[in-house]
Amino acid sequence: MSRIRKTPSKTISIEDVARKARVSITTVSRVINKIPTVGEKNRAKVLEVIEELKFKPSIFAQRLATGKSNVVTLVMPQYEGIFYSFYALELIRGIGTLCDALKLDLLLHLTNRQAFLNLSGLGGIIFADIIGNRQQLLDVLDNNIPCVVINNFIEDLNVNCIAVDNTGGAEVAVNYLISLGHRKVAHITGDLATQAATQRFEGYKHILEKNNITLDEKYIFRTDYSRGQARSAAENLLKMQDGPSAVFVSSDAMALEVMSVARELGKKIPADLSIVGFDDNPSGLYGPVALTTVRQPLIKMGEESVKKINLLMRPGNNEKIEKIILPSELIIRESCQPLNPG
Amino acid sequence: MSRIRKTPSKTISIEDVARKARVSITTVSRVINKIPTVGEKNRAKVLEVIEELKFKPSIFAQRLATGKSNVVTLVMPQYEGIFYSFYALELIRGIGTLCDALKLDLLLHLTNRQAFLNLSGLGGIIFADIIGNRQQLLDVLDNNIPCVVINNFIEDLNVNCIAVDNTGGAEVAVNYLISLGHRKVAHITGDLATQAATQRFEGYKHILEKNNITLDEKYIFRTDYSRGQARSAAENLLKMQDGPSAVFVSSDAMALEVMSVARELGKKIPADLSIVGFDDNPSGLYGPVALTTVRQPLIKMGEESVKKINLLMRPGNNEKIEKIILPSELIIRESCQPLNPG
DNA sequence: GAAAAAAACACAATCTATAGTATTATATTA
DNA sequence: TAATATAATACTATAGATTGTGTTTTTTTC
Repeated sequence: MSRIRKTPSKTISIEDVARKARVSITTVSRVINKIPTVGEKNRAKVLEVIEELKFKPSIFAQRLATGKSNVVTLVMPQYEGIFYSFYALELIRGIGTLCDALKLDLLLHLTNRQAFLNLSGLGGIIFADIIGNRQQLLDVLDNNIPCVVINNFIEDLNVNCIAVDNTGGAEVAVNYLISLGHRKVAHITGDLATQAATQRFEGYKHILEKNNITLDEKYIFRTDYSRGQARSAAENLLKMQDGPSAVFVSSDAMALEVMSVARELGKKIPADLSIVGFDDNPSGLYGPVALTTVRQPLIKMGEESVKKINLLMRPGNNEKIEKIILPSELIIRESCQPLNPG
Repeated sequence: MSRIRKTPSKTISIEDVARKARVSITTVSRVINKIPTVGEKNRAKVLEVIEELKFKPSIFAQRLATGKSNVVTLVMPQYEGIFYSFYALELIRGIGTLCDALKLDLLLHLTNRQAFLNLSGLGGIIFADIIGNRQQLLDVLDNNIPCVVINNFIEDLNVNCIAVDNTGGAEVAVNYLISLGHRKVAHITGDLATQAATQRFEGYKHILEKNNITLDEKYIFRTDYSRGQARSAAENLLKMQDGPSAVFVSSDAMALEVMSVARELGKKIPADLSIVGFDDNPSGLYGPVALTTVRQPLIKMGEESVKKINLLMRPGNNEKIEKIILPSELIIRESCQPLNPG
């Protein structure tokens, strides 16, 4: 007795194609995989039947048979807020577009929790801004799964990392302010528990030193990147006796807050204060004064990570672990001007 | 002679677990799938071995065997710009978070080209803002693949659609302006080739009519949603003799542009002109005057689409095709005020 | 304690492909 | 034309799970 099917609507398999085209399954498989040893007549016939039956090979069967997977998983935290949304989407764009071009499937794990990662059947994995989830990273490395960490330089593990040049970016920014004649340059830091903020602060210090400007603690405002702390930093800075003529702010979000406070206090930007931010968040374009800032190559960072993953996913590759730093770029707009003499 | 393996590092399979636990493969499978007919002793032993071997069942083999797939594919165009990035990421957040909770795999197809969709092995598909790709949609429907279209009401096809209440949102917005005493309310439309813009325009017209205000063509500015056209609309509007005291703008992006132009022309918002936008893009928060706007429930829209897909993916479901409209909401901030008497 | 019922477990088919080897058909060479 | 090389094609094992059916073991009942 013939087996009764669970589902009446069977999916069309390679077998159906083979039967209809009166060839073996192997031949159909060869046609699908463009393997040359197929006669012209049969190839044509098979292609015709595939078309007719609208046959699509099962990716699950293919991957089970080949043992290869072309799934790239992107693990990303799920934050709110426009500043993050720009950042996240740019990254996703870089990654997604290249995956698309390379015919890699992009699996998105948007999560705050410890993502449930089924490591089997996983071609490669990209961690974006995942901190404090070290065990997961260790698991991945343990299983020899191709892996890239974005924007989080993990020094002590043998893992691929791609990040932005925070130090260099800060240096260029501060250098620019000094080149405009500013000597009293303040800095509003981000959360110094993060690499980015620390490195930006370092860059700031380097350039002051290089220009023989003594670092003045009263010009340093340490924050946690929050709006509130940015605001009070801005108030202190703007009301200060002998205040700075310029400020380098560790994020655009905070820089916009500073501009907001300046407006409220009746100060003019850039006449009374020159400002450089960091991130190149497009929100900086919509205020009354367009913000000069340091651009992070987010899309490129995404692309580079996919490139690397792709190479690592190739069987028998000899790729070695790399720690890459991508250059950032100063985008000059309207929020800075030369120091007023006097 | 034993067969030589291509890859020396074999993945750990259910067979390895079975052998080590001294039970049959079936029993291991039963343990994995929490099927009750397994003795306590064996279950414990199997779980122990699974733990020890760090065994993860192959999703490909599982899906091949069951014929079920829990992969949801999100097809989304790849636009640039901050306004889009907010919109896109909110949608992705809604979709991604729920997929995560429901243990669905989210495959992201970010593309401008006609996405290559391998329909086999595809559990469900969500089209976001895909227009002019009707053939693909037809293919999906043909193959009986669970499908939801976001923010694009397709009237003539029997397909699930989820969209925002543009008409209602516009009505509430215009109603609010009228309730503040405004009678001369202008409208800057978006691209009237799109449903959203048309419907918002409709809403505007309804409310004028309802309040016995004759529609005045000189107060209608038709644009293509672009910055440039928004700008010239704003200039005309603001320099007009007997100009409007309020304006309803079909997008926040354009509304911000109007505020920008007003600032340049020395007009005060909201004293000289009350403005309501549409979208609730957070960029509206960072200018000197926070924009009053209509919020679209983007996250909810994403979530609803996943809910629906999830139900449709259940075998033997009786879900019927739905066309859902989600309510939008007026967010009152600082860009409107009662009409100055006189 | 034997028979019947219930619980555990194992065997083998199945899902849909790929790929190595074997076989057949065709073309080339002597 | 026979012998050999080559191009096409088919056969079959394999990938790693699930699942229906059959068998063994344990428990219950009289």
